[in-house]
Formats: sequence, C-alpha cells, structure tokens
Amino acid sequence: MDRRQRKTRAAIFQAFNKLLEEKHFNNITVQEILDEANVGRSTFYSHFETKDALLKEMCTDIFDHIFSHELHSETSHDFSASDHGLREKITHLLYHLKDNKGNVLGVLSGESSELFMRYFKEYLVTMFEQYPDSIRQDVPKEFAVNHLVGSLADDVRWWIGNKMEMPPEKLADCYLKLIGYNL
Amino acid sequence: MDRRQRKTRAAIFQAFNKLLEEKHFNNITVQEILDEANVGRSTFYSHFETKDALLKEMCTDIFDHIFSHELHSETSHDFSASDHGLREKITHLLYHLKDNKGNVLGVLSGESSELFMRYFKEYLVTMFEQYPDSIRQDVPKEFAVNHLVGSLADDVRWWIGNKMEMPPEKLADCYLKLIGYNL
DNA sequence: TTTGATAACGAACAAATTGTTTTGTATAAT
DNA sequence: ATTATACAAAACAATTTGTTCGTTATCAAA
Repeated sequence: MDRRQRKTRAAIFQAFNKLLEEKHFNNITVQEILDEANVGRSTFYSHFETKDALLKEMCTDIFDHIFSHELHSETSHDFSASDHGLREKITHLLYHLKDNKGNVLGVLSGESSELFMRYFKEYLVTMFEQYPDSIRQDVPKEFAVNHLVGSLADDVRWWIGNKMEMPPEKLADCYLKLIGYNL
Repeated sequence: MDRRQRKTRAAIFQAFNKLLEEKHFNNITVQEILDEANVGRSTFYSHFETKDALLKEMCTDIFDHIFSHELHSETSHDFSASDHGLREKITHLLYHLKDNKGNVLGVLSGESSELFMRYFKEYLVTMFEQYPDSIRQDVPKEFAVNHLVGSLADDVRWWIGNKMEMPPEKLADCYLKLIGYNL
C-alpha cells in the first residue's frame, strides 16, 4: 500500500477515534472528520464508501491486530504458569486491549460501542468454543455461550470505561468467579 | 391529553416500532415514519423534537408501563410460592415483557437495541439493589452489579431475539444458575 | 534524477434529509 | 354552538451526503 494511502488512512482513523470519544457516532459529520484529519472530502470517499464502512473497517483493523497477536506464541507478556487455560487466555486478551488503549478507547468507551461490541462478541464466541469446559451442561448450550460472551464483553466495556484501572489478572479473576468457573 | 394527540402518538409509535423491526434506527427517515403512520410532517415535529427523542420517549413509555406493573401487587400472574425472591422478581419481569411483546420486539430485537438496553439496565440496577444477597462480596461491588445487570439484559435480548420461546421460569432458572445464585 | 502513475486537494454540484413556517381544515372539549 | 387546538399539506432554508473534475503534490521505479 502506498505510503500516502497509509498516511491518510491513519489520519482518518485517529481523527474519527478522537471524535468518538467526544460524541456519538450519529452526530459526527464527515466534514468534522475531514477537518480533524486534514483530509479532502474526495479523498475520504476514495478510502471509505460511507461513515458506517469507516467504523466497520476500524473495528476489523483493531481486532485483526489484537487477535493475530493472540494466536502467536506469547512472548511479549510473560506468564509464569501455563498459558493454555481460559484464565490465561482472557488475561492475555486484556493485556493486548490495554496495549491498544489509544485505538479502542474511542469506539468502546463512548456511546457508539454497539457495532464494536458485535464484532468483539463474534471473536469471543470462537474463543469460548476452544474451552468446552467453561460451558455448563445444565442449561441450553446456545444460552450458555451467549451468557458467557455477553457478560465478558460487557465486563470489558465496563473496564475500559473505567480507564482500565483494574489489572488484567484481577479482571479475569473477577469474571471467572462470577461465571462460576472454578479451577 | 387530547384524544387526537393520543391517536397520533400511538400511530407514530406503532409505525416506528414496525420500521425498527425491519431496519436500523440510523437508516429510518422521518418521512418513512410519516408515511407508515399517516401523519403530517408538522404534526410529527409538534410531538417530538427529533428522531432520537422519539426513541427515548418510546423506551420510557414501555418501561414506565412494565415497571409500574412490577411495583403493584402481583395479581395478574399467579405464582404458587412466595414472591419476594429474586427468582420470582425476574420471572415476573419476563412475563410482563412477554405481555408487551408487540411493543418491545422492534426496539429490542432489532439492530438498534443500544439505547433501549441502556434504559433497561438502569431499571435493573435498582432492582438488584433490592437483593443484596445476589451481589457477591469477593469482587468489587461496582463490578458485580455491572456483571449481573449486563448479563441479565443480554440474556433477555437473546431471549427476545429467539421470539421468547423459552418459558420465563426456565430463563430465570438458567440465568440464576449461570451467575451462581444458589438458594 | 527523471519519469510515469496515482493519490490528495479543493471546489462545485445534485440529491436527500432535516426541521420550520404558514394557511386552511377537522375535531376535540365546554 | 363556540372556542381551542390538533392536524394536513406545501413550501422553505439549512445541513449533510456522496460525486465529479481539473490541478497539484507525492511516490516508486527505472
């Protein structure tokens, strides 16, 4: 990709993210993004079809980044114990979210988290399916998965809304306690 | 309130709700609402300042209705056992949601549930505060409440999305199991 | 460094949408 | 029956959207 393209794309993302921290998605005009990013109108529309598409691409960008790290061997954050458990997986995920604080704060802490949350949950569903033990058998599976994913996503949103003050290990611990995950 | 006002207000609510079942809030124009409700443009704006205000008023209308029933003595749905427990409270709430299926389906099953969920959670917070026993002590209280409220709201959304097939008692039971509420 | 390609700019544009205003008609409450 | 006012319809300015086009600036490759 051309350096110029990367530059504008980054500028638009950054501007959009900043605006999302201040106001709702619906109330942000393309013109505001243009002014904030110092980008021409035609340039914007050569990159993104609509404002919705922009949000969508920004979300996938973030998750592709975070969850690609998630798949690698974990060399950046060292855990003393094994890293195959759900607890470690969640902790790891939270660390990556924290590393990308600047990118997720706007979309996830603001009032426009709806779309972002949808994507987030999609990824979480696949994550939980790797841990069948976490899914209780005494309730319908579909319900159980929805509950695990929904509550984790919501807890994470709360966490981000609180400036990620709580340490990742602590959040993971609290979450696992509340879903009755005892190992 | 004038009968004519009630009539238009109801027509607008119904039209808006129908449209919400079909498409996202953002993509619904005022003109579509007018056509669906057979209401003049000036009339609409004499009732609601904006489209956002319309959604907001519709949400509060629904909740005021549901939760006012919630406060009454429960004569409509008969529970054999006592009705002071969290389990009964939740079951009761679900019944009322089911009674108002026509009003909540659009706002809560569609893609625009964000705002509705916010209101819903506000009411749920006050509900849970009436049941201190449900809030675990081994995690920060704020976190625990957020988790209980968020997951219940999310479970209810899932339930509504599934056409409320699962019986209220069953849903309440599944939820209480997953939050580790053992009576 | 030159050169060809292409990305960005800026202005102007039509189309859609919003929210307001006005005038005349219909319907409510008393 | 009378007075209030809610409604409809149409016209309106103001925003916003998404497109087009001619020009300039920047990149990558030779």
